[in-house]
Amino acid sequence: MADRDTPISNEPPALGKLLRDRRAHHGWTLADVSSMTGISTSTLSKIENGLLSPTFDKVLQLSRGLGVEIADLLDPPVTEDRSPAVVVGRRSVSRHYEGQQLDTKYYTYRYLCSDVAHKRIIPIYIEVRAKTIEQAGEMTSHVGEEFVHVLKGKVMLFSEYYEPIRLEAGDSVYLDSTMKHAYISLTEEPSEIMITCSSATPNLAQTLREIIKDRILNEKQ
Amino acid sequence: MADRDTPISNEPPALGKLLRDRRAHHGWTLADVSSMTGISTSTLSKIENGLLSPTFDKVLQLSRGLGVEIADLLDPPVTEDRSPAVVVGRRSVSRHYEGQQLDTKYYTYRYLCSDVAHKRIIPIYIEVRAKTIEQAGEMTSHVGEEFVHVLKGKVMLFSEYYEPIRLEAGDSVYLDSTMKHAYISLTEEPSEIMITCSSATPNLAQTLREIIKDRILNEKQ
DNA sequence: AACAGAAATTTCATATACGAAAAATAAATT
DNA sequence: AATTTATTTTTCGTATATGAAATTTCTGTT
Repeated sequence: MADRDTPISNEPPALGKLLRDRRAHHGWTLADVSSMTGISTSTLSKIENGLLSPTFDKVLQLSRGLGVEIADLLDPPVTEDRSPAVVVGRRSVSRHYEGQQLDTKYYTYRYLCSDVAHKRIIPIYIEVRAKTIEQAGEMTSHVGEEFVHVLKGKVMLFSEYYEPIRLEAGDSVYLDSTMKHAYISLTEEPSEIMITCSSATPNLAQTLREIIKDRILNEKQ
Repeated sequence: MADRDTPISNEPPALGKLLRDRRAHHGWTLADVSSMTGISTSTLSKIENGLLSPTFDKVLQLSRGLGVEIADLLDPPVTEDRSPAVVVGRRSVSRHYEGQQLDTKYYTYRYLCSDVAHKRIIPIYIEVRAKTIEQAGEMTSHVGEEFVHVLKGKVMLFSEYYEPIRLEAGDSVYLDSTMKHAYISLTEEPSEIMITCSSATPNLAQTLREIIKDRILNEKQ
């Protein structure tokens, strides 16, 4: 199967193309990239021409050497390979209190701009009604990083490796969300926070929703 | 080199672990995953045990079959595999009106949590005093995506491929920031917005600051 | 405990990725 | 144009990734 010339690797969509483009753009030779990445020129050449499906560690070396995120290797900066007529810019608006909503007993999650797929940032508007750690339930953790901004009220942020910290409206926290974390409200009224989760990963949104749904199910029992 | 039992693949950090965890979590057998992904059970087993460095297309099959994004395969849910003494979580707090500040004539930019390097999300608090497009100056564009949330006042968002859109406090927009864009305030008082930029590139924060500094220089002339 | 069935691992033959060096091609210099 | 130099592609031997089937390990069940 696959006689000479026929590209074998059907899968890595634009990996070869991306490499070639990027290389051309910077005026690098294969030898240059080779020393940047530690991959031999012969292999690089084959990758560019789609003659082989590189090993995962080669892909990692590439991504590191070139300073390109893996996600970008898959999701090429959508440019020349499509008809130039196609506009790449996307935009989505969520009005106040709009958004795909999920309710738990002590939290309301509103996923903003959820019509945009494969976002790099997942914005979630959260109304915090939990007032104790018990109500908050199990602390969650997920891949990536998270930026929190308190919009209204006062909250306490609990996290795995830190003392709880008190946040008022206007305050922000940036945290590694692989740490377990949870929020409770310190005010009588529900507090409101905006969190944005990093997702090189289109599916983080999915994952996050699953986490919440799990919690809802657990509550029901 | 690498006698039996010694894991060969040094690079894919927790790929195997991730697979195993996720599989355990869902109660899937290797055969299940095999039919989900089209990868043989033997190969899956070896991947889990770090006995081989899978081909890129296998990794893609995995990611698709399991609904896990590639990025997640690289960014392991950082857990038990490191010595528990080593804390991986980072956290940074910026209080209201704190942050590394840059002033232009019509804007004040406050970079939040700027002590955290290599963030995936760049949060910037902006006070918008510009009231006309002239004052806003040239529209900016940069790699990545941007989430905007209006905190106070009313703003108009201009962007390359869309009609200007009016946003009030509480409204949000998600946009491809490679489109040129600019904000002006529609209220007498300065408006306040919070933007979070995705950073695919290592140093987007840097880049963004440079853009602003350029503008400051241009203003001076 | 002994067995049966399911699941995970290992074995082994084959296919393919990898890099060094050779060959082919392109670019620059005389 | 001819020659040199730089760059890319091919060739080819070795290492390793892959899947079918055999083996082992893990589960429950009687």
